[in-house]
Amino acid sequence: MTDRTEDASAPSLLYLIGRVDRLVSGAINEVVRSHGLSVSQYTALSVLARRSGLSNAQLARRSLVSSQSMNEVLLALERRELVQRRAHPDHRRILQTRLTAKGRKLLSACDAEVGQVEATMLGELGSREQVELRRSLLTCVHGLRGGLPGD
Amino acid sequence: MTDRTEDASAPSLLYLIGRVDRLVSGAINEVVRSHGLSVSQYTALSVLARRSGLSNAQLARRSLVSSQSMNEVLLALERRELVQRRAHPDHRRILQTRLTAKGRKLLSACDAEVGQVEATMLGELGSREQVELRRSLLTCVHGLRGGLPGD
DNA sequence: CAGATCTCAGTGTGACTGATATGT
DNA sequence: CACATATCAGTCACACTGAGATCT
Repeated sequence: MTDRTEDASAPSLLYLIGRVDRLVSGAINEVVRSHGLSVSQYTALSVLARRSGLSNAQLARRSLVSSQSMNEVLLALERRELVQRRAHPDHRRILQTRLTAKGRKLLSACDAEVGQVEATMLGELGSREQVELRRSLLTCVHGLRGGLPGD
Repeated sequence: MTDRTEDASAPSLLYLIGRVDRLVSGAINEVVRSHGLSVSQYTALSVLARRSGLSNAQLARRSLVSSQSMNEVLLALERRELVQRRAHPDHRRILQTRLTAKGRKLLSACDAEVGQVEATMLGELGSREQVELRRSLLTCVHGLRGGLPGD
């Protein structure tokens, strides 16, 4: 019935990354759902916390989605007053997005719980291995030309 | 306000994994699309190549999707005669899925191109780091209780 | 009857492409 | 006019839940 071949010991790195991401996304989804957010919305909030004032188009490029999709995300966040958008002083067509105090607060609440997900994931990894994992993943991003645009 | 010391240099591991997976999925998608496959279909074929004879339900659990979703995937593969399903000898309700010669051939063609994606991703990583990356990702899967079911 | 499997059907989220308006 | 941005609209892929049939 069950085949106990030894194949399972060598799944490809591509497959492993997909599997970890799936598990992570599922866990994050559960957390942020309870706060009324989707994973995309939570991600956008996180990026904005680090890079305040990005435009819709910039966020879309950073997140590898179309500007239309990102616009939907931002509209939802705007309706709940978690972000605020204002025209760029030198270019009125560009809308700069910033977190509101309310958004910052909600993000912190989510981050606390999401941090536990990360802790669970890394529980059996030594701190040296964590550092190296981060370095390796960054190298992978770079290799795939997904280097964060200076945009 | 924002200090730029650790902004871009320290995105969370969760975020990095998502980013890498996104880049990888996009690249794989481009490859398999040209062969008329979706990423889910390609993944199912890959799993079946290693674990021949798995049932729909087993595949679904392994892939973290519902059995209904997996069924759709298998139906599409069956229609193109890339897989074949036969009743389990001791349990006629269970349909064991196996690759056909045609399926094996198509998978090989895709694997060759997907292998180049992996090579691109790992291009700047030493072989020791690759081994350690695999080990760390497996540890993450384990920590998240996503250990491959013995099922 | 409990439990697992498979499958048909309807639903819904989330992303996409296309088209349009505005601003530089 | 070329180009970027934002946004409305329609479409579509994909996974989901629900329900029911079959088999041990």
